[in-house]
Amino acid sequence: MLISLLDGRPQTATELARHAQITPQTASAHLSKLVSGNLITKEVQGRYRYFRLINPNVAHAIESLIAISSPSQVRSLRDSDEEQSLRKGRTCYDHLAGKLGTELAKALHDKGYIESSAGDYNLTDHGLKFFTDFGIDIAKVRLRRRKFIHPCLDWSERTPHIGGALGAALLDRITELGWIEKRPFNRAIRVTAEGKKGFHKNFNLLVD
Amino acid sequence: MLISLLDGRPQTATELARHAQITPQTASAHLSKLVSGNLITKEVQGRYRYFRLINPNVAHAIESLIAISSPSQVRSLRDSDEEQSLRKGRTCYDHLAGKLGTELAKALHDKGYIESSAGDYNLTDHGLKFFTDFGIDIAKVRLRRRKFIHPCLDWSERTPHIGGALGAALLDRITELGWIEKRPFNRAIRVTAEGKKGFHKNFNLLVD
DNA sequence: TCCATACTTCGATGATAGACGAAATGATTT
DNA sequence: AAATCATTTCGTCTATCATCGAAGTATGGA
Repeated sequence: MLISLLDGRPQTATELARHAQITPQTASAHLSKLVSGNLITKEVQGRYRYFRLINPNVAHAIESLIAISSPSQVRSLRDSDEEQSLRKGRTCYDHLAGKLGTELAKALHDKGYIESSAGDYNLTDHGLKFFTDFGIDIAKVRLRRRKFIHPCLDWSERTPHIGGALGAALLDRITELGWIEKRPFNRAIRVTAEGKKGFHKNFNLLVD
Repeated sequence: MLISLLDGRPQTATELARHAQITPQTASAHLSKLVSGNLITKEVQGRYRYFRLINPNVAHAIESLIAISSPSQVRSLRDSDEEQSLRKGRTCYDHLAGKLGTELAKALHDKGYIESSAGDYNLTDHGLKFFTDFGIDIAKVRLRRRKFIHPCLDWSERTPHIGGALGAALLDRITELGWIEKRPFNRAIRVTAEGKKGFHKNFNLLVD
């Protein structure tokens, strides 16, 4: 259930139960433990309870556990189509990850939109202009409580992708533009034809 | 026991049992599970069995779990003298962490010895010269299988310190120079008088 | 008003984890 | 050779976990 929540989408108890292949009663018991353990939050909306990871640190911890879990334990995932698409591109809590995510991070850096200093990313003047043209209100993004840009280690690529407030804003905007589509029931994504053009034109990225 | 192993020092079953306040029988059972789960390795030396974390990824995962564990669970540690010294300076598997570790990372960056790009650190020409003068054979360090520089998120400072092959080489050299002393039974370190001078002279760091 | 749906609570069951005493194994010291 | 020490193996006990059926409580729709 925690892995399922990694993409940041709030999910209901029943959805999570189906994903974990357990009954709603069992899921309910586990979820309430996770809530009281401060790993996830519960939001009541009508008869639905939406659960989500409490913060990106939890996502990070889960990813780092996946990264060290032995191949045999994830073999069912590793061998599956599902994992193939996860490696290509996926969302990580609330930003892009996988090959697409790390390549995008690299492109943003190569184009001089972001630069890194002491392990942190900073937006350049050049980048400020780019993101604004791209339809992201940087001033607004900066106002958010969380870290502006967070380098998030990717478990499949073993190199960082862009997390933090900017990563979330970027994912939102890319989704809004129709460049990617989320797949049902997991956190893999599909790049649309529109998206392939966009990634190439804006970031010099060739997506297969 | 895993937390105790975080400093990278190999430890015997009995030491780990004492640290965890369990009997050697119990420790043995847990350790063998950790070995077969590929989290730690066992090295036989006479009648002693030395255990250590299998690789830095495991250390990283443990640190990220500590980072999200609720304060109430670490309160006994948080309130203790032990934790105070851990916060000041400690080793994280095989490199420096804590306040000293993060400040050193910042200093290396400020002095232009390392620069960061897309969330990764790179050594500058300036840095190459510095580390060579400092007594570290960079060519040799680069040959090692692991990542050259790995930004490792620090649980107490919430900002990165220098991990990877260079982080390990740096800790080795600093230990060799007698700048720090490891404390018995935990991974806290003490900066020697020699070290205070050295950190100030070489990195502009004031250590208290 | 009645029923379906989403979720939780309660209670029971079987499996397992964590712990340790006792005893065995192997290495080191005396 | 005997004693000591580090560790493991075995057996056993207790507590806890994960699970689900049954029943209960909201919510939303017909």
